[in-house]
Amino acid sequence: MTELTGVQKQYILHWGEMGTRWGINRTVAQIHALLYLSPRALPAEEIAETLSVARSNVSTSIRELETWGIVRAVHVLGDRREHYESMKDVWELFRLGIEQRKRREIDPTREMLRQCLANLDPKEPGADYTRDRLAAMAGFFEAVTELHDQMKRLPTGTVRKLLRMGAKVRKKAS
Amino acid sequence: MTELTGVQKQYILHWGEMGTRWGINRTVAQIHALLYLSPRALPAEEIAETLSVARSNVSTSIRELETWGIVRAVHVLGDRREHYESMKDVWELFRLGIEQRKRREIDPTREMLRQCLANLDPKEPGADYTRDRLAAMAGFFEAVTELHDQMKRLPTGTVRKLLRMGAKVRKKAS
DNA sequence: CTGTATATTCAGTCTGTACTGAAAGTAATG
DNA sequence: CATTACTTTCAGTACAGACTGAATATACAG
Repeated sequence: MTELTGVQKQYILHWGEMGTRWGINRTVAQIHALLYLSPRALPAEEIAETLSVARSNVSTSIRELETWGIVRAVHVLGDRREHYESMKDVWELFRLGIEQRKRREIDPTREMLRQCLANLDPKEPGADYTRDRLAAMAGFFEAVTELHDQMKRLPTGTVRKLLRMGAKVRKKAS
Repeated sequence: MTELTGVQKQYILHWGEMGTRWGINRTVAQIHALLYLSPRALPAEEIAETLSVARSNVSTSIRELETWGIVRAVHVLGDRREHYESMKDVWELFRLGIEQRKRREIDPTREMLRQCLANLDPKEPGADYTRDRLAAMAGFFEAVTELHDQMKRLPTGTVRKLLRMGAKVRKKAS
């Protein structure tokens, strides 16, 4: 096991903190940071030692990262252990992260809003007002979903290019 | 104080849960949901009763919402109490929310990445690899910042329109 | 089939954040 | 300026989720 360099520590710690703010477990985020910086796949044991967390904690965290599709197990010749590596394409990384959140947060909220609008009793006091508010919120979530669908279909790299184009257009217009 | 209707309860509870997943305090999110649905500004006392939380808890939570700029205190003639109302423009609501997160998460991360790249000792083992990874991540955050800056300058409503346009283009192209 | 290496599960514990209620603070009214 | 109405602060407590380590399961090697 290799000791972490100062820069690696800095990155991993920061990433862990950011994770917590995004509702991502600190250890999960740290493990991801470690794997992202690592040029080779690492066995769970080594991850546990490097980050000073329990082996079992690594097991659980890795599984979470695997379900998101941003970490996968690979095998090394002559080694029985699973070695884990992170996806390195940053854009794809975030695309997958966003995908997860959409499924867990946006979609259920859209559903809830639909339910609410369906359940609304027009005889209730203030039903019209409530409907307006719910409809406005629902409209937003539909738009976000639409945007997400569009981005999803663009090949990787296109978003990046569009962004650069947009930047130029903005500069000219101003 | 008016009792909540079924739909209101459903919305407020769901919003509270969503909040927690986004690192937003459940009570804060519920209060926002309540105010969003309310056609009139509500005094803290009434909020506390309606949501069954301590008056002091409402005080703290409201303050948080105020600092984000999505809730403000208004006065009602003949009433000494502060009444609170939520911003109702959903797009503006999320714009402000995103602004907060950017300031608290994106900006510090950009700074950290810059620091890391500056601190990198080329003599360290694997420094080149580390630099590549950090640079890729930094590039992403720069792009996100760029995107945010662009959106910020567009008048409200334009984003909505662009989105609809994009949807049409996608349909034609497919 | 036995022993060993590795991975996962889970009950209990720890930790940080949220929440409460009492106390202190502020401001309006008569 | 005393009283009342309202708001904020804060010390202590409650609670949810994270973490550990021991027990259990799985898989490979000889």
